[in-house]
Amino acid sequence: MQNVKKYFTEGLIQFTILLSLIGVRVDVDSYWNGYYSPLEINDGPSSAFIQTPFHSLRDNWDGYSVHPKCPELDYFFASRRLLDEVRALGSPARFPTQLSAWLVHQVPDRSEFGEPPNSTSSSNVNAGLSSESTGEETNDSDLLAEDESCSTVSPRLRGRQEECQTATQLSTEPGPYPSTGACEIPKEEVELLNGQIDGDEAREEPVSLTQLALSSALEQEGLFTSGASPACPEDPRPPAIDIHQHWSHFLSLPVSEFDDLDPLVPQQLSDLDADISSAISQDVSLRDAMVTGSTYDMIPPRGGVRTLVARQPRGPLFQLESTNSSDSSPGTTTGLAALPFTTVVNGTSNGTLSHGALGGCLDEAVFDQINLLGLEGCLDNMDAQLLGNLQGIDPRVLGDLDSDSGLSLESSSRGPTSPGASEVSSASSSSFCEDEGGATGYSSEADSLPSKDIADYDTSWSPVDLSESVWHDHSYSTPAFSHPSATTFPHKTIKQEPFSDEDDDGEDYEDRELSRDELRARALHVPLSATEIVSMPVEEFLELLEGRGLSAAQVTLLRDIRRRGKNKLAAQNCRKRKLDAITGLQEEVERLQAQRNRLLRERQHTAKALGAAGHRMEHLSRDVLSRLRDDSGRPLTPERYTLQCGANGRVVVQQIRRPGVASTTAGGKTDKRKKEKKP
DNA sequence: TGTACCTGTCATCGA
DNA sequence: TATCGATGACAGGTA
Repeated sequence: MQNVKKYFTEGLIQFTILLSLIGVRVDVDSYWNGYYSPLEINDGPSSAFIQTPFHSLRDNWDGYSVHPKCPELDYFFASRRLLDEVRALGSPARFPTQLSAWLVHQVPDRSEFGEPPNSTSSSNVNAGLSSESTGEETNDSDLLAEDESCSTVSPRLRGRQEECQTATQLSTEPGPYPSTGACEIPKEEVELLNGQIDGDEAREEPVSLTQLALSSALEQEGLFTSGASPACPEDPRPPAIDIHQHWSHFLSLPVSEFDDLDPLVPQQLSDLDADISSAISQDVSLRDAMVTGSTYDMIPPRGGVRTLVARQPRGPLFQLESTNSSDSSPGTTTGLAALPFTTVVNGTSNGTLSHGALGGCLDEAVFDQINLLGLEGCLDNMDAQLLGNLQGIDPRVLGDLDSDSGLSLESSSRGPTSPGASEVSSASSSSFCEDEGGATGYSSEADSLPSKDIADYDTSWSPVDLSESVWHDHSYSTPAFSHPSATTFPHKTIKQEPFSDEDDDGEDYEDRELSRDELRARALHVPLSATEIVSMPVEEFLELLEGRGLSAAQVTLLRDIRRRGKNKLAAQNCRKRKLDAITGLQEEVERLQAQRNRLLRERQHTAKALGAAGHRMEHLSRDVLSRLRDDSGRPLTPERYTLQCGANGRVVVQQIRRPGVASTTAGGKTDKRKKEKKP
């Protein structure tokens, strides 16, 4: 036990040091007190907490990808583990999808219903919850207290954090069944911890699982929490078995009953959509996360439903988002959620699967799990939702994604979503990523970069400095002439991609890759990339020209580069418009041809119908005439008589006048007889 | 070698 | 007036 304590002591110290290094204060005392709960001490290494070292995972998971202050990470691990549980329990073909989504979705709602995080009834779905999480809960409370110390934490945000605390508990236990040591937690400690959170309404009663399946989300919450109480000292039953039985029963439910659960999921997704912006505001660590590295960002929206965002390595979007994270506009939110990498999962579900719930647990592993569970269709829907979300993105962000035409400088060919971009971003150093992200034509970052770069190069206009900061820097760390593929010209970037892997010999490669203007600029020691020159605002550009004491050749070259760059963009846009216009005209022609064919078919059909009607009319006339008699009692023949419909709707029999026989009528009487029939 | 296509660039016009 | 976008025309590169 001493070894265990020593181990955690050292780990905790190191962890605290790491947190302090990144500016996070950690209350070690309270952390420590909560950390070594009696359960942990009793269980030792076998405890759930140790089996799932939340602390190490929090900071080490895929390399600093998650802010250590963010307790929402717990939700993520809880979600993953829940999926693992469900999968381990075995499942029908259809059920796991719904159940996983349901489980993940249920996690963050606990605290909303006033359930104590470490309540004895909180074993429910995870069954391993209980007192094992008390230490962890205390830990998160400390972290929460840390957050509360920040003046920027709003009460609403605090509510989020409290919700996430519950998720933290779920994440701290590794399996569905608690260890037997769970019952050894002192009751007073449980009560004490329960008292930390108001609304301890552990008054659930046992309910059948069928009823559970048909109950609402809130009801299910209570039902599950009431199902087993592994941490309850009075309960002699092994809670794990109880939960397992519940699950078995639950899994055996007919599919039709699970259909009733479907509406529960999107029910709370509206909350996600409504408050995701505030969740962005909550994620104060976005900027830090942006700096730290790869993989995914966890954006904690309301209800603990997370939006996992594949981290773009210091791209302009993230900078923009992190900068605007305080104003929680929908556009900002969507923009963040709709970052170019397609692993973004956001939005609503189609009723079968909780979209937000999936978004909360979609890391790579969970993506694989989802694929195994046959959720590709759901992911497709997510992509559709993602596209829908794109519409709400800040236009500037959209401009970064696709500079208004799809043929812009970098966005079309080297946009963040393009495979080439991924290759480059992964192949080149991380320092290059900024330029890569900013190389998307008129990106916000590109707009902001020049001034900074100008300031940076304020003393760097001499060739000597440039030789150090630009020319000899093959790490692509500097935006200026960093890498041809990161600069202005898309067709070059496209065409250079294939042999970019072949040519590794630096200078020849760069000379060949650099555009003509950039070569000129290099010759004149202009320490700005063509992208920067083109994309910088005109004010900055004029300031650059006027305030730098540039030579006439440099000024001319800068103007030419800017003019040519902009004109190149314009030409690309123009050509794209032309192409679109041609395509549109072609589609219009096809549509008109289809319409013409349809009208021709309708005309033929109408002619046939008209002919058939004429035939029927002729038969009818014959029939009617055959039933009529003239004055002499002979039947009227169609050769001599016809039926005419008068203006008043009456049908009259009219004798056909024929030359030479017109005067000879039957019976020598009037050659024109009219017999009226009621219509 | 001729041709089609793509792309950059220039000139020009209009906002 | 300067800037910028749009567009026709031309040239060079490439398959």
